[in-house]
Amino acid sequence: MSEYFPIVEISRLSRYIGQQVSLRGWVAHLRSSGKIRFVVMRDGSGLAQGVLVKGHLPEKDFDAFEDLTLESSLQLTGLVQAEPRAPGGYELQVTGLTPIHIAQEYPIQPKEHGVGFLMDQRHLWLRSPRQQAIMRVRDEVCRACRDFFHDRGFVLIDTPILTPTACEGTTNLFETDYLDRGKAYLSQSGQLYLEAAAMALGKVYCFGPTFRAEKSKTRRHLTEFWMVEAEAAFYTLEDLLNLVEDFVRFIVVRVLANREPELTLLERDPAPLEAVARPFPRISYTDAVAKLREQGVEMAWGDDLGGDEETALSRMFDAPVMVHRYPRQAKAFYMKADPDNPDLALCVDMLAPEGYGEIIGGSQREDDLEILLERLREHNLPREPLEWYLDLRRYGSVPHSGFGLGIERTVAWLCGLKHVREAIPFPRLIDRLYP
RNA sequence: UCCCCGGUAGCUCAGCAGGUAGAGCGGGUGGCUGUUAACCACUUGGUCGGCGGUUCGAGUCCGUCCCGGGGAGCCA
Repeated sequence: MSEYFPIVEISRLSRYIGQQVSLRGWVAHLRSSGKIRFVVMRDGSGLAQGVLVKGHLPEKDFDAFEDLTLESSLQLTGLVQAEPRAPGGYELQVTGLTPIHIAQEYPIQPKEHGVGFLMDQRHLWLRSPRQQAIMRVRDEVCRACRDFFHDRGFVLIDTPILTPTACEGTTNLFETDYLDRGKAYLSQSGQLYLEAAAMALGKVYCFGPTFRAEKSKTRRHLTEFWMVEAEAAFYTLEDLLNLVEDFVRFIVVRVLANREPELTLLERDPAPLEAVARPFPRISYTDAVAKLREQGVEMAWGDDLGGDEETALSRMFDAPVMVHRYPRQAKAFYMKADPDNPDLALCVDMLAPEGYGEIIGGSQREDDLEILLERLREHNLPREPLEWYLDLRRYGSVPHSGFGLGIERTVAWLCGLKHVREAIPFPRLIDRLYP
């Protein structure tokens, strides 16, 4: 090809109608009727169809079609036309076809595959339209999180991933050798560090991967997942409830506004998401238990809400529901007791609608040194590794609150996914560390 | 960790009561000037997850291990 034509992205084709352009990408579909041939290509930004008519392009380029296989990479040159029959809405009357690489037989077909097979092929599965759509929604969620906090004056604080101890005394931590200093653990939360930073900067947040070595085998669990956590000085539980409600509403509104094509491709009904425009119901744990019992769920006050209970409860409301003031004995050591009832913790879980489960957990933190020391004893936690944390209650302690939101559960809810493993590019599960 | 279900061609599966393996899709070859998961013809393709046992004979029955899926507990 001696002539030069602009190389454009498929998503911008509408601006080039009537012009000659070049596209670079991969073969998504091939069809041939002998003298007329169709190649549907994708480039990450969209789909476009190339039409090859014998005699309208060099013989060599027309013949090159015969070598093409699914997922081969290529460059197409041609005249852009709007064409309702073409996938993507535009097609190229091809005047040049240059293969870049001829793909080997591609394992993923446009048909039903088993989950195990697709997970083994995750590196290739990401190329499918559905997976691309999920990744774009995830990207939108992540940017919405950053924008929300940035707009409200929260400062991004990157908390460490290698930590000396458990934040919550859980034994389910990934352990690793730390040079000559014994063991280190992969972080399961940035919270304690975030509390320290909140005493420095007032309002802070972190956003990163967290790790739980739990042998959990459910649709809601990953061993490595991303969490955005926030902590704010002088925030009470009531302030926290308002913050998390605004936060989740902000994320959902952004995704609805910017990722409508993706939600459509995912066949996600937007109606349940639009319900976040209404106030989120707030219900105490005690009232929640009563409501569940009315529905015939057998449970005692003090039992934690399991998956079935969460699902039953969230189905009673169309917006996310905030359950606050759980029994303190079932909760983490750092949560502040309710002054009106010391058996309760000033905490909140947000349950996503439609049975998607807990997406947020947060609380007002215990800010009194003596009470905190007592909690450590109650939970049989060693004091020495947490002296730095206790310092926060020695030097200008103030009421403060914070929360964490699980990114994959949020994405799974927004996209209507059956399992969180599709909400992260390369999921890490109890029995899966590949690819 | 526990409870269920499964492992047969590259993929999705069938294989009835034990008698030596099949379909569709994909791949290959040929045909077709508007295809949409194209269509038509021909064709290629398997240590039936591993090991051990029962039997004249095991994909099929038994034991065990491995792997995958679904669920529980715990959590975001």
